[in-house]
Amino acid sequence: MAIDLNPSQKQAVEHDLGPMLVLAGAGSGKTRVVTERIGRLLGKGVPATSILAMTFTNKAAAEMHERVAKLVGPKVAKDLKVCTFHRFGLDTLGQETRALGFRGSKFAILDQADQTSAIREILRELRTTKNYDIGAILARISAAKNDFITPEEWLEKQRKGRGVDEYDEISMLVYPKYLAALRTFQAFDFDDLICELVRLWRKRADVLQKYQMRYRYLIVDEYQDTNHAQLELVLQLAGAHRNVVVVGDDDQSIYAWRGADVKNILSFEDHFPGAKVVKLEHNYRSKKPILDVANAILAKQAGKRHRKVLVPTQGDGPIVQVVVCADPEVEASFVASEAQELIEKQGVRPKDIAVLYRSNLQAQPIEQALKERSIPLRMIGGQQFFERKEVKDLIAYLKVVLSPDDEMSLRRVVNYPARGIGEVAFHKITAHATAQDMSLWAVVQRAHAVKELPPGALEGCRQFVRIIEGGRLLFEQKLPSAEIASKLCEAIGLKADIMAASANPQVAARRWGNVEGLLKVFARRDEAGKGDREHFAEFLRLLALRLDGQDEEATDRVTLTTMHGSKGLEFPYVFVIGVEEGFCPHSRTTTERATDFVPGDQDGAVSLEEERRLFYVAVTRAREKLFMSRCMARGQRGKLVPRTPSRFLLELPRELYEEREETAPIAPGIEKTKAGAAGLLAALQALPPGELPMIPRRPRF
DNA sequence: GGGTCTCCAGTTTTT
DNA sequence: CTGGAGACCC
Repeated sequence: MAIDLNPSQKQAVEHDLGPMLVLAGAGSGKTRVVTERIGRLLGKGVPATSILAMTFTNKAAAEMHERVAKLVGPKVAKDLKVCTFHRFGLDTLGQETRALGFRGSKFAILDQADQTSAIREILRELRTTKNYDIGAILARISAAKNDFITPEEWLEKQRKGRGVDEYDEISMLVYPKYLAALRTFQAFDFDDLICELVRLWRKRADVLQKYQMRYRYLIVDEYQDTNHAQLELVLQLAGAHRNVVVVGDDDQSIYAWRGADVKNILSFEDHFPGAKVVKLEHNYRSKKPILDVANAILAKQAGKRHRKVLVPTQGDGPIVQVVVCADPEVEASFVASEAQELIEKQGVRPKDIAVLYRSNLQAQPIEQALKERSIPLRMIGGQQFFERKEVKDLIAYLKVVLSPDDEMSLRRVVNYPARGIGEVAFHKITAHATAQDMSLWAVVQRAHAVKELPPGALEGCRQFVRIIEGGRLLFEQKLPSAEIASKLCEAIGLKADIMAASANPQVAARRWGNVEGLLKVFARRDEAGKGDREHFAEFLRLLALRLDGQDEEATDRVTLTTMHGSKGLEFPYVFVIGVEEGFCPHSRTTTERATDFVPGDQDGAVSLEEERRLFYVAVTRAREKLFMSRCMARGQRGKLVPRTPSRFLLELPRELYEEREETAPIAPGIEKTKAGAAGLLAALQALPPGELPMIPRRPRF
């Protein structure tokens, strides 16, 4: 057992039975506390199989597992259940398909892209005229699901709360149809993996009891990010023994817009009366000036919170820099030159530098400036690899080959690339399937029997069947999956289609590159030796949960990521860019729209507080030195618009940072965007001085 | 069914 | 200004 724990850490590690809330400030050694506590339980003879630790990301789960293994040895650690909430739901539901009344033991998992296309189709069926924002609809359906309420109850709830808007209405029309679609596809979406398990447990006390008996010790990481359904899951599972330790930081709650409810961590002591509360406030990550800024940001936080102040342990360091730039290009060249200097003059490794921004669009100038100086970079975020169309298309083909009754996947690719099976023809096929009570695949195979199917569509079906059967043959030859996928690509003509479909050859190359990336993922798996067909089918199914683990972290590159994406990471040198009103806080949290739906956010206060926390999260990523930058103006809709400093910045005590202006070209020789920067600045300074323009909140309704 | 045009938005995305 | 998506026409 480690001896160098501070008193609070020690208290948390040595906790035995009963509920405990560990409030772990940024950089306070949270993972260490959790792993040491698990190690201690195991040391005291608690069987590994009775411990369940749940996290939000696969990465966090893997890291926790690994660190426990280091502590107690892999043999013992192997029996621990350390996984994401969703994985736990998936596994448990998978074991209870009988209780769920499913035929077979497999169900499909819809990711966000699948959900979107399902909703799009439903909207088409509903013959809506308006172009609805599908994300806004999904957010409401998700909220209703996580509240375990019906469409009617949802409307009632809204009526009593903020009022019913048009998105509530359309969403509640779509909701039952969406549920029906899931049922036909025998599919669950991400929410279902939690909600359906909770429903099952509510209905079947015997099933719940089985899991209560099995998992006597429960640990939940990032508890501030749990939503209502996850809270229910924890309440049920821990209900009997109350051995539940939750770890989190309400000050780092930044996912309310995804349904996370910070009230869960604020009310833990109400849910588990008598809970021990431990605050970890010693920060082992950042130098004092950085923590001074972080603490100052939170000092102004309105609303309820578990009050914490980060206590520095790393001593003094360089003062925080605020750099005022003429425009985003100047900002980018400042970041890039500073990074170059750190790397070349101070021997800093590129991987020790990160650039954080609120919105992905801000990354573009930075990316360009770094590339101009040949500084290696990696970008986190953007569209996820496995959500890209071309990747999903190939996966769908493979899924149909492996199980032609996967209707979701079949629908996706039966007419991709276009082979004459249009909307009308496809409708005839589905109608035939319904009338004859046949599977879609069976009808496609016997397309000649479908009445009035145009010859083109018939030929298309034949072609499709040839491709799928050909694929099946490849599996029967027991070829490595990467090879099968590659041959299937050829049969499909995927490369040719991608090349033809994108006018821009760079885009086409990138898209085909993504397909090749997928082939590489398969190749890696083949090398790991899990060759057989069943494994591969399961592997494809689990891709929805992002279990790939393609880590490129080891590479020595400057990290570019959003503030959200930076949570849980740390870097010696951090640039937080665009610290302006409109980004930080983001304008969409200070103005009102029906499409921006944050559950429980009545007056926008919740969102604004969250923006502050997001800024706090970004700032606390830095270990040695923190740079913040903002622009005097930036191009918006083709016009140059003046920008004001973030209110969070203006609130900071002036002595906590050093401010300077960066208006001239920084690196001579790279000047193309710098012309007139000084003139621009002068022009902006001539603007009426004075108060910080607050964007007025539009009244609701 | 597919290509072209027009119009609109332009945050964050652990699973 | 830019990209993406839907509308519209062939």
